[in-house]
Amino acid sequence: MTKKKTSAPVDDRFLDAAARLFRQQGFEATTVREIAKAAGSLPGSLHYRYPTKAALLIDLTRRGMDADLAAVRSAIGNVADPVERLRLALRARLSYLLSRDAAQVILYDWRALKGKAREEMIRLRDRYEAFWSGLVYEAAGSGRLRPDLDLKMLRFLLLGAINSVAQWYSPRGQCGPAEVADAFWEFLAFGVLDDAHRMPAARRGAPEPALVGEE
Amino acid sequence: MTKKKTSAPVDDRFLDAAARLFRQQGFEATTVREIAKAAGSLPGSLHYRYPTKAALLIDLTRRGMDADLAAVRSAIGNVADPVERLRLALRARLSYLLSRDAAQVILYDWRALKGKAREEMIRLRDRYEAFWSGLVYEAAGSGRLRPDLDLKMLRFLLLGAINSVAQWYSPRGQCGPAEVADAFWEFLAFGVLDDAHRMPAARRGAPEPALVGEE
DNA sequence: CGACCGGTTGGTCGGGCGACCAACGGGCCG
DNA sequence: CGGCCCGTTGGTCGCCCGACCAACCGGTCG
Repeated sequence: MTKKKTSAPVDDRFLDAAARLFRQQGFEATTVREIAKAAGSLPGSLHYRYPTKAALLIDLTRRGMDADLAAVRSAIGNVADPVERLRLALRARLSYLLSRDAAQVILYDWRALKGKAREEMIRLRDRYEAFWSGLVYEAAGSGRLRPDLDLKMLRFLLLGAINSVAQWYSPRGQCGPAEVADAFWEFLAFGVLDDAHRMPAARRGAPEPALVGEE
Repeated sequence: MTKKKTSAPVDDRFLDAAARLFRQQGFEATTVREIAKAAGSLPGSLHYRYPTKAALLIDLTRRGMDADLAAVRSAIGNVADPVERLRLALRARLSYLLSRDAAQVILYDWRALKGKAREEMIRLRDRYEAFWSGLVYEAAGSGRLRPDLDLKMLRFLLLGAINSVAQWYSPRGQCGPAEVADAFWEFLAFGVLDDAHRMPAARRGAPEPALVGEE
């Protein structure tokens, strides 16, 4: 694409090595020496690119989220139906999440940061979630979702469920990312209760007022 | 309850302080000196109770899971209907998760451990998940769920969604734990697609075979 | 050809980490 | 009353962390 001499791939080596180690051990448990060694270099070279370890994590996060959004956008680029866009976006998101170390680092390691670095990470995450908020709102705007849904809550459920797959998924299991995403979508789109055993329609949207609020 | 001289609450002070700090900063980013200070003691005292920092985390995890399971079991103790048991269990689990620092520590900090300590944590988590597996199987056994569900996948979705609430929930928000749990349950039990726009019944349980497996 | 400069090398530095321990205090029991 | 022992104290130890830097290498360009 752009001009690439010999140094551009080296940059990625540091990011890739850091992403893999951060995912395996966590940010704090990983040393700069480990990262440099895994990248086939020395700590000094790493310091030349990134003044602090936190700066490396932040750059990793920014690039990871940008690549994630790009992958999802490309997966739904030529689809018009808002509900189908949401379904395909979740599918693409899960595939990306399970294929890149950086995507999983983003989920957990911001907790180890303090001060400005932490604020920066939260800002990046909010920007990322805004994109998904848009997808959910558009899906609801199509009128094909139940009209009484709390869309913010739905977004939390969708992203939370997809992200949690990273905690148990193994590439050696029977299901690929697409199968998991489809299964989750089936559950959420149609519900897990059998049609014959659903509550009367009146209940949906007015969930047992007597129980809400106590506890 | 049992005999309590003066030292029993001191024990809890270390665990409580550690749980709060681990949740806020992560396990690796927290020092034993911080924990001791927050507990109103000195590092030596902490070392007397726990030989290593990892041992403290493991004990925290074991006690946290036991207390969690006890809270959930007590919440469904006198309920017979399996589907209702599952619903109430998720509700109780979320309330517990959001009220205890230890419960959130369990979710993330095992990644920082290595070797035997890590295996021990995974063993504890598997034991915990087995309980939930039982609840899901019993709910399915009632015949009130759709018959074609992948129960393992459903368990992952349920626990993953509930656990993810800890990442965004604020006690100062509009919703309490019970409201969030009920909202999630509504989504999952009845589905988010409007009845009028559902696919024909034939689709459910045979999710578009043409798309499964590629990508 | 020689000056330049982006990038690497190998080593160093102060700090603060987890782990440890000898000495001690004071409540309990014989 | 005296001895014992559980638990705390305050400090230390060696290690290794993140950060840093002077010297250097080699490709590029004037």
